[in-house]
Amino acid sequence: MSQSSRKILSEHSVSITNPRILVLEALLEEGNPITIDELQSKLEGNVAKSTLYRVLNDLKKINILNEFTSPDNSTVVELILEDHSHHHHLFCSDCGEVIDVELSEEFELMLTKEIEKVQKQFNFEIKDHRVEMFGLCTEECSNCK
Amino acid sequence: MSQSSRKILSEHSVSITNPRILVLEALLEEGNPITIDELQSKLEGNVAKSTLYRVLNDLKKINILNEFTSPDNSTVVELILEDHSHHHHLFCSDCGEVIDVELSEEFELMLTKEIEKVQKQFNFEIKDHRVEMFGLCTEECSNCK
DNA sequence: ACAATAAATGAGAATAAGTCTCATTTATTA
DNA sequence: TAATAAATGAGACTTATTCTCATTTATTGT
Repeated sequence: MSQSSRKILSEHSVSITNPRILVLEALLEEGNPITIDELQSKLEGNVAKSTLYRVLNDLKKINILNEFTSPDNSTVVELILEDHSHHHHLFCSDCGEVIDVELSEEFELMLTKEIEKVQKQFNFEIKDHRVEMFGLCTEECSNCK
Repeated sequence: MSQSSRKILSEHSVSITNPRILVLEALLEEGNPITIDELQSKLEGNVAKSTLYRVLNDLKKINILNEFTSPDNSTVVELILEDHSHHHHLFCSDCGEVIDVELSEEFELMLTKEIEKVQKQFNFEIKDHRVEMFGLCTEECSNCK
């Protein structure tokens, strides 16, 4: 695990430091989007708050971190891995869980076409898009139960 | 204008007060999503900061206010009017403008189908969704120019 | 229209997320 | 391995949002 975090850093010519490795490992281990709070607990005080935010900004700068806001306004963070394909997010309004969701290719194709139309209509250059879904996870959820 | 704000409030059995009218009028006048900052300037100090946030929360509770976070992390707010149909948002990463966008019916239909699939796949009850597009507005924008 | 009551407001204190500063430590390189 | 540049930790600072509480305003029943 520490191997891949080192690799990620060196591939992006970012110096390899302990806090960066710890943060990357926590994110890799998690695999799913997590809250800054959750990330902080995973790090068990081994990385200073200021450093954590700095490291997250570093990762954003090299485009391997995706950051967004959950419906209850907490900041959620997720690694962008090469082997992880384009996806969207599903939020549970009850337990706050965030789940990665892949939508069908036809859908994505159609969305691309819609985006082209919007670009022309508003004379915009659209660089990115995001589909978010909000709801409630049912019985099975151990958090919500 | 003051008429419609009063009507909105009484229809939702919310007591009619000056701050509520002022906030609603500012939002109605704007017509588009705006930042809390922008809203505050429009109100020109006629509504106390604490009251503004309280009023916004009141409007959220009666489901006539949509709140979301822009890519630069400012809170954006928009009235939900009955005559305003389902739409999505386009953000300019340069000037920060937020534009309402309607997508085609076929697209929305397909999205509904995708959402049904996701509901089954994750055993979720999906209540709402949102499509966000990020990019740059071009020449014509008076803010960016 | 009026008084009684409950609800809403304003002002500023409190909280919390995120950034900044600066002295110290660590990584990089030659 | 030493010199240099970059990163870190600790805590101060900033800013958005919420909270508190004394005062004001809206609602209602008469």
